[in-house]
Amino acid sequence: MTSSHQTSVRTQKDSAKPLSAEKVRVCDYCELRNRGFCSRLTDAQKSILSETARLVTVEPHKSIFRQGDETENIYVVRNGLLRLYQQHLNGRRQVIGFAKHGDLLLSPLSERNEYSADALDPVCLCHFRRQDFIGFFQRDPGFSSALAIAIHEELIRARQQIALLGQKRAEPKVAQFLLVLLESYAWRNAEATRVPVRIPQADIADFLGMTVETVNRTLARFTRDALISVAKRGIDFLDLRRLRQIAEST
Amino acid sequence: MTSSHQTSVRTQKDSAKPLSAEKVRVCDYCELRNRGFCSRLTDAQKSILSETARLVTVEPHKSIFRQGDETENIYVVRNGLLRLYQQHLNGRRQVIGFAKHGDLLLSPLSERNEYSADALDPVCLCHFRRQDFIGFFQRDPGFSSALAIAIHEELIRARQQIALLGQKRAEPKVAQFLLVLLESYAWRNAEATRVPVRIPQADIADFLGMTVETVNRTLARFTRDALISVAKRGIDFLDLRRLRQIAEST
DNA sequence: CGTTTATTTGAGACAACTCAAGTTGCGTGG
DNA sequence: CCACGCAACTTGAGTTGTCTCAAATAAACG
Repeated sequence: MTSSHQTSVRTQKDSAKPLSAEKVRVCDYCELRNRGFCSRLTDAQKSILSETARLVTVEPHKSIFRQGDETENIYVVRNGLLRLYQQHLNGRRQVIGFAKHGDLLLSPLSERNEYSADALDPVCLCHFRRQDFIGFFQRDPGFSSALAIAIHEELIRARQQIALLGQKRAEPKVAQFLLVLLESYAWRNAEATRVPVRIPQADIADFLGMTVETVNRTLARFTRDALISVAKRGIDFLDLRRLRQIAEST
Repeated sequence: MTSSHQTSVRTQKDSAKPLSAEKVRVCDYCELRNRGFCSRLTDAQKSILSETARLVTVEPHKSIFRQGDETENIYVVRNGLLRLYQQHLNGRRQVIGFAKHGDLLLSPLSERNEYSADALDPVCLCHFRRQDFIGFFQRDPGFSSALAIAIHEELIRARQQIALLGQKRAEPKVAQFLLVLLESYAWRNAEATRVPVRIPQADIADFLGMTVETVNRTLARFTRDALISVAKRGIDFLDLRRLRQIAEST
């Protein structure tokens, strides 16, 4: 175990059973019905799903599930931002992504969780028992194709990240990261210029394979150059054009 | 466009229609029947598939398909090694992986190819028309779940690569790369210590997000330290234990 | 056998890392 | 409400590993 900043294994003080778990009545009023995984399902399928779904809320910094544990539930995020990460043999932590509204967490195809997840801010999610899900999956071909599509989308996002990590210099990496982040929040008003959550710089560092210091200095430079402005609870984008330029620079 | 080594867009002199395309009679004698995508299918499904499948062979350095083109066919690799890569706006090339026997190339879920592929050595593959595949996919739930599983496996591999690229130093990167490569060849005799193809160092560099020079120097060091030995047509692994140590070092 | 492509080596610059110390923000308890 | 402690962020100075540039082999290919 090194003394480096990034690799410290944060021991979760309390890894938190879901705080509340109530039955989801209908998906009808859920804004996610046309977004992400759920949008792939027919109304009939959605109503079958909602039979077994439960709604849970999780406080900031609490863990939702852990890598290596048996996969009992799978989740769809309703609100809030989650940090997804893997822990490696050498103690290094690799943040593999951030999940937001509409994202499907875990796959019923894995017996064990491929990664850990915890909440960056107050989070609300639907969860389904993996067993139920597998049942649907086997009975209804529509389910499996919806799942295939969802996984496929995740694969494409993973490839995006691979392209990102393939970058050698810090500025394009951070710039691309910021832009992808913004994009994922801009699904409603296409011209949003604000990401309304605070992501710890340590997480960005572990996501991009850099040190906290470099992330910090890069963000500082962006701020100084008036490309972004970092507020208490989020980031504002001031000059998208120039940020895109940096992102695409070699 | 920069002058850097890695980013040169290799213009394929001849992007090669499949050299031969003959009907695949049966999957019965194919060694892949228990490996990769095909192993997920029932015999009945396999025989349906083989109705429309065609076998093609491709010479080294020829292109099989290109990123951005319409996805007409999808492929399963029988023999040989392929290089899969994306071309980015700034001219940078990101190698997203290497495909070998049993691997499924492209997804019927995308209308356009997500990446380009070309042959590193003589390659033999089965191909199916995407349309046919979609037909099966819609008619037979078994197909879609097989596809979901295949894509899921690819996703897990993509995450492996993300973890790899998250590494900061060159030695662990190259070591991990070599080990993953070996593993993918060791599915028959578990204790194989040889990878029987020559992969251009430029491809390794573009895969790992490093320069050719650094890849070369790192491989040279490994050779000098008798961890591996590089032959004309492949790599021999001399000290797996120590290589694993390096791969897991911070 | 000449031409092209890939690998190897060197020297130097520079960006990112390391280490160390300070600062800020925030929640907790007095 | 303030003092305290912890965690996150910031800044600086120095080191080092990787990149850059350039050039010399060595292989591959027609």
